Amino acid sequence: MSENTTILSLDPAVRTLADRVCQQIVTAIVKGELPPGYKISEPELARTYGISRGPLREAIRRLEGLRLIERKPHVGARVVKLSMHELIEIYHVREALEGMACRLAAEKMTDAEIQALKALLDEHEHSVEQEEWSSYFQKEGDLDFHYRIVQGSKNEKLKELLGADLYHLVRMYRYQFSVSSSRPKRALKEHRQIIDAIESRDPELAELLMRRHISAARRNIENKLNTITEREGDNKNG
Amino acid sequence: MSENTTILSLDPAVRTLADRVCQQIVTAIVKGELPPGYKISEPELARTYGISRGPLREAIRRLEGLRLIERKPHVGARVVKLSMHELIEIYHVREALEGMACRLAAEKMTDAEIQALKALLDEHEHSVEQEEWSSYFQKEGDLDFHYRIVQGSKNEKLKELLGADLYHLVRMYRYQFSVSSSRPKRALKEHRQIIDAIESRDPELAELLMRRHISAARRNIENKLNTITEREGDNKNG
DNA sequence: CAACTCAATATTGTCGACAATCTTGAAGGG
DNA sequence: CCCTTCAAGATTGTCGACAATATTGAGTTG
Repeated sequence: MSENTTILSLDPAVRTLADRVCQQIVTAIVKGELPPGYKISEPELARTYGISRGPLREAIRRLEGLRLIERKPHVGARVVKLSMHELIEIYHVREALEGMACRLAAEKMTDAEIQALKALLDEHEHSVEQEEWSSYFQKEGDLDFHYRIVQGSKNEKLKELLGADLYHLVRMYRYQFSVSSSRPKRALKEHRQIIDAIESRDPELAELLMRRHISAARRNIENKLNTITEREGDNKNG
Repeated sequence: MSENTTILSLDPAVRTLADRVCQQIVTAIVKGELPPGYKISEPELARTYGISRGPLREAIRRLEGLRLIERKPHVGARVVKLSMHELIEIYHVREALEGMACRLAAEKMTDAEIQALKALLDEHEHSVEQEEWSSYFQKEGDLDFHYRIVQGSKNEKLKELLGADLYHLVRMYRYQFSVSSSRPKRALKEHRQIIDAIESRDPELAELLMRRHISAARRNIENKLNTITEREGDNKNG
């Protein structure tokens, strides 16, 4: 996605230590290298990334805004804990926002974007057939589709809320719960229906289908009632 | 609302300079004391609030996450500019999120909360009749209603996204464009329909009515095509 | 007179040290 | 034996100084 996990990035927006380390920590949290509940020690992290506490604290403030860590004044920050309850909540938010994004995409997406997205689905189909989907499709591929729809909405606020903020959390759940598409063929079919509705320039149907797609995933999880509840950091927890 | 414009706040979450000043700056930006486009000078603001640049920079990082300022590395931060285009976008986001919030509120809101909200609407009706609404209802009262619905959804993510983040921007637009309810009686009637649907525990209808309420407001603005486009800060703009 | 150069200035970014607060755990009392 | 108290240690919060970068504007050149 639009993110860089490498260290040396000449990305104009990341030419400050705070920005660079912020991205690195986001990646570390998403992938579980900094596990949920982990107490963030400023001196320790500063040493790890070879910076002083100043920029690190700025990064922490940004991470707090992304809701990847929780801060208590004079006590410290911890990586957020994950829970089935929150995951369900996130699905409700996504149903609302991505439903709207899909409606707008049906109006605003360019023909070129639509064709590119259909090509992406062909790739996905190929992966599913070859059962190579387990690592890629499960973790990132599905989100790629949703990400592009959001971009297609041409609504900056939607792009910010979903693309820049919420999707970090979504990816975190995908990495750390194995909760994603347990029904890849079904999901792929729904993706095709959605892009068809967008291609037909049918906003009403596009929104409806996206909402059904996301709420189906939500109910799928609710039913499983996966009892993977919480993972703790390996250090003392509050 | 849940915010404190005074300086001495014993609110447990605001016992650090960065947090306190962050709230103060939010208020200043929302009310236009720091006008859109204003170049934020760190030394100047630090002097204004009587703190050093360290905590101020942490506050700036938080404000960036709230999208009340925009930062360019090695250049500086500016208060965001407002535009009709963005306002329309925000309405689309609110239609989606508050529609969902309203649906969930119809399931989760307690009877006590419903009764309290109906009482609030009685107050609003009183204000409207006495035509005292211009300053209060126009600026904060309407948002109070929406805020309580969101709280009633019992969905923490929705409460964060709307209550803690987006509503600052919404209030900013209300203060700085005079764009709010130009149709207070109509709006009040719609509010009553909404709370009735919630009281009837009819999620489907509740969401539909909230979406119609918000999209009606949006179309009302789109039609006016208010040509109040942008206000600049009184210092040099980029 | 316009456009470029480059030094002076101002602003942002980073750091290390100190102050304020919290946590820990041992000593003492019930 | 358990609970409270309090001092030592560790962590977070704040500050002022310095380094790196960007902006400004006078001087120069075509």
